[in-house]
Amino acid sequence: MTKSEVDLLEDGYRWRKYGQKAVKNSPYPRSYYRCTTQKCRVKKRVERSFQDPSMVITTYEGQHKHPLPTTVKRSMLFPSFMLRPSPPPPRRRHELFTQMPGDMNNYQAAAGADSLMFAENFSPFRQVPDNGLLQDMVPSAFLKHEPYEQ
DNA sequence: CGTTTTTGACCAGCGC
DNA sequence: GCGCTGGTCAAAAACG
Repeated sequence: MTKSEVDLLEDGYRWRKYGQKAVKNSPYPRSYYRCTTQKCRVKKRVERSFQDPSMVITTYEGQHKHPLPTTVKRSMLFPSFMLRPSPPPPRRRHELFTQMPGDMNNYQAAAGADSLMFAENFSPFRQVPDNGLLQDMVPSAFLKHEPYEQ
């Protein structure tokens, strides 16, 4: 839970919104984001507190294992056709994708040694007081090993 | 021109 | 089984 006026909490990652629904209790909608990095299936749900409009509940699902693309243009990283398979047949949903290897909980191939060098050079969102303390900007997913379930 | 957002439809799960 | 709810898809629009 974070106290913020805006829904867009810059956490260093690039997100693409894939849905938005209105929840029953709250008059505010809930947005669903997904990490735009190729192999990253990390999802993010941003809701807003009913009583505190200045409070947003951001729920992360999964862990990033790739560098933080703070200012990186993901446009050139992945061709559009890789992410956007144009669907001519009107009737094919995610059934096609159900046969994907179920490595959702143990993907570790994407993280190279060069992954962390991003975190050392950039401190995009959290203003570190002085120096050191860079680990503060590293998302807890990097350090912890929790399964992030709810 | 490519990519992200928007938006309604769609689907699975749960309660009745 | 039906209806509600939450979560996702996908086409088109919007954005740079």
